[in-house]
Amino acid sequence: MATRQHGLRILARKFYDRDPRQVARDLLGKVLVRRRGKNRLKARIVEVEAYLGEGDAAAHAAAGRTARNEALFGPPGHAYVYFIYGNHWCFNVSCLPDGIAGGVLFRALEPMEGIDEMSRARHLADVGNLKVLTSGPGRLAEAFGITRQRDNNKDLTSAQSDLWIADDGFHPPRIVACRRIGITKAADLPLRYLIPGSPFLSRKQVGLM
DNA sequence: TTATGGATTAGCT
DNA sequence: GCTAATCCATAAA
Repeated sequence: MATRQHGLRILARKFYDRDPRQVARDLLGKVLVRRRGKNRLKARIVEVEAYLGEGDAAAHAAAGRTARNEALFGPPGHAYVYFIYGNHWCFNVSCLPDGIAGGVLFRALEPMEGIDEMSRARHLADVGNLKVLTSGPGRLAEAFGITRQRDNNKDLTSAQSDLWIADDGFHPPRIVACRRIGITKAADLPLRYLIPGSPFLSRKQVGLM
């Protein structure tokens, strides 16, 4: 029996217990939900990237298990949050069984609910500017108040959690796979997945497949 | 112990 | 289009 919250079906652990490439694809169109007291933030996933295990030179898991990337090696459906370029948090969900590394990076969302609160979290003067709210990994983490201290290794499959991912019945009309952004190693693999035409993508699609 | 570079963003030219 | 900002994990010494 799937867990439901306000008509949203929370994705169960088995959803994440698969190859990150498959999970990434299937995450497109799903909804990221953050509960903050009586308020709620909701946004649809429009762009993600798959990061594989120790064979993927671009993955944080490439060098093996460390304190930093522990969440990637743990059980599926948990948050992996890391700090980058001295400024930004990036949010991932772990895939594959306990002991095997893999994850999906959230790169862009389409805001649905809690716009005012997201704008405040992003320190934006113009509340109407939805495009810069959650289009980019650092931006969406800031909008959702995601930090390592607060969310790393958090279970995203529980209704008790304040952060989870749900299916609201939406299915993307199309999905495109292309090259990942901002990496130098293993840069040619088509592991970036997006909903083509979405105004909320972090960048235009480069190359394609 | 020191050096290097990164799964980025905002602001300026 | 270009680059500074700014921290931390990892590599090198």
